[in-house]
Amino acid sequence: MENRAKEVKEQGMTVKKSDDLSEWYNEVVVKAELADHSGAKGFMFIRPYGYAVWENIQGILDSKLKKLGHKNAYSPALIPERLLSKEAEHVKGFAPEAYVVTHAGSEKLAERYVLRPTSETIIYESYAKWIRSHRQLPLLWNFWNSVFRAEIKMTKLFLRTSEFLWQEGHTVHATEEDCDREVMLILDAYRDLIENYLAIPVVSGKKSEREKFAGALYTTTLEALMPDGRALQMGTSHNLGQNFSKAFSITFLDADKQRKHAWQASWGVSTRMIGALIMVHGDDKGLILPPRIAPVQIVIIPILFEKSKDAVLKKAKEMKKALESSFRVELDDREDYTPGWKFNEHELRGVPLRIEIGPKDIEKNQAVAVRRDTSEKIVLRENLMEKEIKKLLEEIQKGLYAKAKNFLEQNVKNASDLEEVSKHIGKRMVARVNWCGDGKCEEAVKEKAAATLRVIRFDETAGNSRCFCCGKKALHVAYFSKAY
RNA sequence: GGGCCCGUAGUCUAGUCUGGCAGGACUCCAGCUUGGGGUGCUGGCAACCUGAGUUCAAAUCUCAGCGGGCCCA
Repeated sequence: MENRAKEVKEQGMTVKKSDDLSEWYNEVVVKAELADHSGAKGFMFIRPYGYAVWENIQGILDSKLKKLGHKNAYSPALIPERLLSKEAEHVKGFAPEAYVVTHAGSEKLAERYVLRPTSETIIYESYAKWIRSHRQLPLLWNFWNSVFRAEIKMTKLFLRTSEFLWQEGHTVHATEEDCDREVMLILDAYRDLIENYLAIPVVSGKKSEREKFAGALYTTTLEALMPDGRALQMGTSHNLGQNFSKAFSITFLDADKQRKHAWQASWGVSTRMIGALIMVHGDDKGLILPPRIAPVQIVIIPILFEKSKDAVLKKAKEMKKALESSFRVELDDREDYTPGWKFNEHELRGVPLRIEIGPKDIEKNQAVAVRRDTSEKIVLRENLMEKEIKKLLEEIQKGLYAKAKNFLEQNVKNASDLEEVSKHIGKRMVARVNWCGDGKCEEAVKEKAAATLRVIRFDETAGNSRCFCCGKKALHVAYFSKAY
């Protein structure tokens, strides 16, 4: 008996989240059928269930961006190498991990191409051709595509693969102020997506000079905290200043008849967010998906007995029909699996709410709902079902966010000197410091604690304090941690 | 960039040290049975990562490659 239980268990989750986060993560991604490794080394196959999560994220962000006036377009996957090299910092940042295309069939190409690691250069080459007048600005375009960054040694599904899906926005503005405004508008849209839909709290602010996007004036970021105390960058929004418009000659005639270099912003979020989603919310039973982005919000499981089978199935189908206009519902009426088996499977897949319907429930005009996040059982009265489910899903959504927010707050600790920073990092926490802004102090943390500056807050001030490292006047509040 | 571990059916694994018919469990398929937390029975399909070397004989030893995982920078 004991043996059997053990064998059976091995089909589901075998690693506890708290025992080995990394192994647990691999197991969830593969067993929940989100994604898998493919025949191409370092490249992942996103399976339908994982892709459905991405489609939901896409849908939410896409409509948000369109409401803010953005349009979607598509640019080529191959970039002539000479274009990539046009902006000096940019090429330094991306060339080392670029795939290079040298042949067409067996013909050697006259010019080498790189598979886009990001599309600034190829897009701006065309922008330079099209942009003539201030009347065309701001130009607000967004691109849904995939990018390639060679990851040979360490790959991790969703978090670090040689190709990933994302959107990259590339906007052009007449003035610095308008460009700044766009950067912040997007950062705020990202925050809404991540906090209110993915239920992941973030710390937002600026990147330091050494951590900013290659070629940008400054980079803003949203950082989330993973259960192992490492930060994960959820999205970035860059003010590129006039660096690229000068390199690519993007100019326009302004109302004052002066020819000017344009100001540019670029910004992106990727399938990495799915990796964060898994780590932040999941538990020992597997994935937990926030209702707002779950491909299946409710799974109905009929409890079938020989005598009552037909009646129960009929009821379950009616229920599905009644609910599917308001929710994403799945009826699991497979007869070759027991209810218990199905419970485990849908828990592993992170379905937020399960509804069980059996003969006893039919007699009482009710159904039993079970929350994925708390395992709490709730009896649903038939006549109020839709209303109660709506309430439950909202509670789950809020509960997941609150739990993650609490974890974040518990794991950010103030540090007043380098020693203390190192101590916090060693305990898998984020160190919050007052900082003078000098890269040398940032470097000191890297050497002593192997942690990097994740974010400089713009809504917290250092007041009259001293830098944690050099003791000079502090200008910023900065967060240090290890990172994904 | 440096180091470590691992590749046996769809999955997990025994066998590797000490070379000699590759065994089990789950999945899957056919059928019966069962069903409120991973049902039981019967039968069936199915594997040594690739290549070279050593050997009468290689999953096992050696080398190279490919793939996966982990740690450190």
